[in-house]
Amino acid sequence: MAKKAAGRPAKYWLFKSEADCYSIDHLAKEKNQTTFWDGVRNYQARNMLRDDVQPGDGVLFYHSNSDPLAVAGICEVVRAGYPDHTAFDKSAQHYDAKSSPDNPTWYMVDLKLVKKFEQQVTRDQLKAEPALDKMVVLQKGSRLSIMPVTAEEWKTVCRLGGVKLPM
DNA sequence: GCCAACGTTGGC
DNA sequence: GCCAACGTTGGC
Repeated sequence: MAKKAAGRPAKYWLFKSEADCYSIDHLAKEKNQTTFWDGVRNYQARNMLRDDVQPGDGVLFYHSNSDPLAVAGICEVVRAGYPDHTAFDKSAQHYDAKSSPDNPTWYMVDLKLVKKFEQQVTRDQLKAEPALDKMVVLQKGSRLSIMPVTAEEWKTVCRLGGVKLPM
């Protein structure tokens, strides 16, 4: 467990990834099971990565555009927001000419895998849970790839995933 | 600064 | 594959 961010209790987030593109199994194979979360190109999500997401925060790893749609496990933020260098790389998929090292537009954080759920928690399960009916990811039209999660929602999803009060 | 057109996301 | 929702672009 990384040390907590100074000055505030842990917050919780949901990070979306297309399972075809980068799934929790990819993360599990990374060195130290840690990766940088690059490619976010949306200002609202950027603001959260840059300003709000802190080491020690909990992250639900959600598979979008996959079958099944599901929370696959939980991660921990191990590095706070810093410039997304893939935006500077012309050969990268998410290259952005408007972002420069001197004045970066886009940010990323580092994530470490905490636990892949034995049984992933499907979107249908989430929807069936009254405690989660306000969860941002379940709201119609919510397309952000980074979303806030309440402590209650975090606990509920962890319980559904068979993880006992991990953090 | 408005808003129509367009592109993308992502659940279904 | 469809389409609703949303973000961005660009003409005016």
